[in-house]
Amino acid sequence: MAQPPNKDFFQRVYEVVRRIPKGRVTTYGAIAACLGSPKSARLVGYAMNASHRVMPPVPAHRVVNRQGLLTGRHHFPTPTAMQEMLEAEGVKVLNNQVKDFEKLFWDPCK
DNA sequence: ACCGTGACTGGCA
DNA sequence: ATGCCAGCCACGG
Repeated sequence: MAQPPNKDFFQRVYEVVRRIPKGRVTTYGAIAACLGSPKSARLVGYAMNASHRVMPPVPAHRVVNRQGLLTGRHHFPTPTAMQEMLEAEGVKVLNNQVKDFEKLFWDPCK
């Protein structure tokens, strides 16, 4: 309901991720659910995998798994880039996990 | 055109 | 509480 299904699944994912406010984070499941397929969380993750070759660049560092863990940090140029960027936006990260994740969680549909 | 894989999630043992 | 299994859709080889 977020975006009309005019574009590809990937593109929809990118748009949702791009509207994540700075200093906020969201989850693959939330994005997938917003797109209408709560079970397609994997596709969201897969879309992020390709996000590095998409323009404009997608703030993938704001997307974490259901536990608030930076599961995709290994896909960044450097393993610490994701955490560094999150901290730069005011998001505290402890041991690869977002602190106060529930508070910083941002609903893509909202 | 077919098969395998993947930055996930939820349920069951 | 922890670990394993199956499901979902799209892309790459």
